[in-house]
Amino acid sequence: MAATPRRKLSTRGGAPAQERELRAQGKKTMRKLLDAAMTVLEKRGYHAARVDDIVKVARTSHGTFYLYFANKEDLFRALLADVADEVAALAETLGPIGPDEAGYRELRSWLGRFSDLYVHYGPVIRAWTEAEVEGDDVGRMGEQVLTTVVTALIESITEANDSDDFDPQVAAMATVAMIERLHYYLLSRQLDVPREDLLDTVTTVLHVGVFGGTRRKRRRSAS
Amino acid sequence: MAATPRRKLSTRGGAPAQERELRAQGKKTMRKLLDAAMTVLEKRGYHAARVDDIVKVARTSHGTFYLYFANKEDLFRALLADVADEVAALAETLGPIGPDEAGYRELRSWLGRFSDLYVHYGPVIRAWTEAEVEGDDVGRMGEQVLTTVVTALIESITEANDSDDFDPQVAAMATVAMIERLHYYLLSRQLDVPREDLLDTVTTVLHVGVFGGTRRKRRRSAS
Amino acid sequence: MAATPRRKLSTRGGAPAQERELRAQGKKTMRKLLDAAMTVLEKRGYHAARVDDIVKVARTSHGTFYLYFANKEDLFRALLADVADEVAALAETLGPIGPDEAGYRELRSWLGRFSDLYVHYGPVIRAWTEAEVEGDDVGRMGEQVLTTVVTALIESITEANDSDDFDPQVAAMATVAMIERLHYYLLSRQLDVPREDLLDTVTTVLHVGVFGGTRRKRRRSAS
Amino acid sequence: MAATPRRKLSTRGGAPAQERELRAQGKKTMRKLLDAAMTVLEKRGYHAARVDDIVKVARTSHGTFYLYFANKEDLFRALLADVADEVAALAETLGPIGPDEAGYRELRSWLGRFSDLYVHYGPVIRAWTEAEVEGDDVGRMGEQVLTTVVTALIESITEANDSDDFDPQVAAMATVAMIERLHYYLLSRQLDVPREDLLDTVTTVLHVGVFGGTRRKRRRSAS
DNA sequence: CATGAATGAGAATTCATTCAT
DNA sequence: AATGAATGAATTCTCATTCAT
Repeated sequence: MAATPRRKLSTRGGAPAQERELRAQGKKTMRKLLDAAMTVLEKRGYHAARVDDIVKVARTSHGTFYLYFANKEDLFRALLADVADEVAALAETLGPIGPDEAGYRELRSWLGRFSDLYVHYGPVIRAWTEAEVEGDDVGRMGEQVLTTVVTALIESITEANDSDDFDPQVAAMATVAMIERLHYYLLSRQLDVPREDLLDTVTTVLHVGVFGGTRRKRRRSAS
Repeated sequence: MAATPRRKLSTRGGAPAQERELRAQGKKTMRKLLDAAMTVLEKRGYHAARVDDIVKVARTSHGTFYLYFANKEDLFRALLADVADEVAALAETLGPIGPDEAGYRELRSWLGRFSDLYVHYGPVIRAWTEAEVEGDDVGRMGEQVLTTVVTALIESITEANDSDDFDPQVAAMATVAMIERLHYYLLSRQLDVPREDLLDTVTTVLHVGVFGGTRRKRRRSAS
Repeated sequence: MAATPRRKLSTRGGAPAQERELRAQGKKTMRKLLDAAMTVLEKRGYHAARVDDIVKVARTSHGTFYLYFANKEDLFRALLADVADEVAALAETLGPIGPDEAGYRELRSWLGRFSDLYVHYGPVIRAWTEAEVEGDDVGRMGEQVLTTVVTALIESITEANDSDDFDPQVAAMATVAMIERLHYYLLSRQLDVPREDLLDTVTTVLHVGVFGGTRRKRRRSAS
Repeated sequence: MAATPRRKLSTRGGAPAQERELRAQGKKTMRKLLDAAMTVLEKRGYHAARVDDIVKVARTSHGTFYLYFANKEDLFRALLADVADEVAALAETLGPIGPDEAGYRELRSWLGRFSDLYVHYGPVIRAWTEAEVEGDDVGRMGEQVLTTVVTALIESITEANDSDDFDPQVAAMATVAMIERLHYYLLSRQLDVPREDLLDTVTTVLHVGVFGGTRRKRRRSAS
C-alpha cells in the first residue's frame, strides 16, 4: 500500500548495525525497518511517527528496532544519508544552462530528475523540513543536503548572469526553495496538477528568471 | 529577548476567552500569553513548544493558560487567525504588475511588505509549516491563508501572461513557494544575506520569470 | 428547567454564612447557590458537580461562593442537613402498622410522603449515595439520616412481628433499601412506571412481607 | 489485605490487551492489575480510585497499566463484564418459587448464591452504582446486568401472583433493590449483622411479600 | 536474532480554592 | 457584597528506550 514504488536503498544503517556483521537475515530486517519508516513518515510525518508504528508496519518488535538503530533519530539519519548521496549525485549532473532552447531542455531534464528524486524520497525530505526547526542532528544533515545543491546551482547561475545587482547565492536558494516547496505542495495535495505541467512551468520561470533564458511561446501539440 | 519588534495583535483569543467578558487585566494576560507563545515558537518550533515554556515566559501559571485557551492548538489557532487577516489584507493590495520598471517597483514594494509580515509573524508561519503535515486544524487554516495569496497572484499573473503553456496557478504557487521558503531559510539562518539584497534578487527573478518583465542591468549606486 | 418544583429551603447555610449576619441580599444569594447546587446535582451527580457549574447556574462568581460556603462539601452538607430534618420529621409520623386494611392505608400514605420527599430531594439523596463510599463527612451525615428512619421502622416492625427468626433491624433496613433504591431507579429512568403504581406494589410487598399484612386482591376502580 | 477471597477471574481484559497475543507473563500482569483494581475499588470507591493506586497495589508501573487497559474506565468495564457474565448465569438458575417451604428453600438458596456473588464482586458492583450517575459506558453496562436479573425475576413473580394490582415488574425491581442495597449496607458497614441472619430475614420478607409464601414461625434449632 | 514486557520521565489538563480590586 | 483573575497540586496518558527470556 506504499504510495510510491521504491528504489533500492543503499543504506548503511544505524549505529548499532555498523558495529556488527550483518548476515542476510539481518540485512533483510534492517531493510524492512527502513521501508517501514518511509511508509510511516509518509502517513504521519516526522513528529507523529512513532517507533511503535514503524515496528508494526515492519512486522517486528521494539526490541529488534534497537538492534539496528540507536534510536529513532538514528534511523532518520540513515534515511537522510541516502537522500544526501542521491542529491549530491544529482547536483553533479547539473551542467551549464544557456539562455537558449538547449538550456531550457537541460534545465527541464535536470528538474525532472530532481522531481523524481523528490517524489521518491518525499517523506524523508518532508521529515527533514519538519525536523530542522529544532536543533537536532537531522536538521543539520538537511542543511548539508541543501548546501550541496545550492553550491552547484550558484556555479551555473553565476555563469549565466553578469548582473552586479543579482545575487547568485540568493537566486540559487530561491531556485531550490521554489522547487522544493512546490513539490511539497504537490505531495501534500495542496497543489493538484500533473507533474509534467508543474515542471514545464517551473522550468520556464527559472530559465527565464534565473538563467537569463528568453521567453517564447512554446509550441505544444494543440491540446 | 524576543527577536523582532512586534506590532499590536488584534487577536480575539482562544475559545474559553471568547465566552467571557475580558476586563483590562484579563486582556493583558491574554496578550502576555500570545506574545510568550510567539517567543517560544521562535525558539523551539511548534512541536517542541510546551505549555510549560509558554507560561514560564509569560510569568503566569498553567491554570491561567487554560483560562484563556482551550489548549495549545487553540492558542496557535488564535495566532494564525491574526496572520490570516494580515495576509488577506496584503493580498488585496496586489495590483497589476507590468513588465516595465513600474511593474518591478510595484512588485518589489509588495514583496517588501510581504517580507515585513513574514519577519513579524515568522514563528507562526513556521509553526504552520510544521503543523500542516498532520491532519489537524492548524494545518487546514494554513491552507486557507495560502489560498488567499495564491488567488490574488493568479489574477496578476494571468494578466501578465498569455502563454498557453505557462500555468498561472503553478506560477502563483511557485511564487509563494519561493518567497515563503526563502524567508524561512533567512529566519532559520540557513541563508545569511541582508534582507534588501534578498528582496532585490527575488523581485528580479519573479518579475522576469513570472510577470514577463524585461531583464536589465539595474543602476545601483556604485557600492 | 429544574425538574421538580421546589419547596422552600429552610437552610441555615454553610460555615462562613453562619458567622455573619445575612441581610436580605445575602440570603437571596445563598438561596440562589443552594438552588443551583440542586440543579447541578440533578444534572451531573455529586462527583461531576463543579463549583464552576454551580456559580454559572446561580449567575454569580467563584468568589461569592466562598463567601457563603467554606467549600464544596460544606454546601452539600447544608443541603443534606435540610433533608435530614425533613426525614426526621417524616420518621416521627410513622405510627403502628396493623395487618389489616387500615394498616395498609397507613403504610401507603407514609410511603407516599416518603416518595414525595425523595422526589423533591432526589438529587441530594443520590449525592449522598455517591458520596458515602468515601470516608467524607457527607457520607457520615447520610448514615445519620438512614439511622433516623430505620429506628422508627424497627419500632413499628417489632410491634407487628413476634417471630424469633425474623430480625426487625434487617427488615427495617430492607424496607429502606427497597424504597430508596426503587426511587433511585425511578429518577434515573431505569424503571419507568407511574409513581402511583410503584407505590401500590411496594406497599403491598412491604405490608405483607414485613408487617404481617394479609394479602388480598384489592378492589380497584375498574380502570 | 483484600477483604474477600477471590474466585478466578475469567476476564478477557481491556481494549489494548485484546489486540495482542498475551503470553503467560502478560496474563499474569493483567490479572495483577485486575486484582489490584478490586482492592482499590473496595478501599476507595470508583471515583476516588486512582490509576496510581492501582499500579502501586499491583506493584507495576503506569506505563504497564496502559499496556493492558486503555484507561481506568476500560479496566472497570473488563471487571464489570465478568460480573455481568456471572450474574447472567445466576439469573438462569432461578426456578419457580412456590409459596411453600420448598419455595422458601429455593429462594433462600438463590439469594445465598446472589449474596456470595455480591460479596465477591462487591467492589465492582458498588463502583457501578457510583458510576451510573454519569452518562458513561460503565453505567450503561450496569443497566444491562440489572435487566438480566429483573427479567428472570419477573417470570418467577408472575407465575406466583395473579393479582391484577400487583405489578410484577415493580416487584422484581423491588426485589433487586432490596437485596442489592442491603448487601451494600452490609459491605459499607452501615449494617452489621451476620450474613446468614440477613439472608434469613430477606428471604422471609420476599417469599411472603413477593412470592405469596405463607408466613410461619419457623422452627430453628433452639439457639 | 528476535521478542514481548516493563519502565518512568515528561506533557497536558482540570478544578477547588485564594487573591486583589 | 461581589467579582474576575490567578494559582498549583493532582491526575491521566504517552512513548522512547531498556530488560529478560
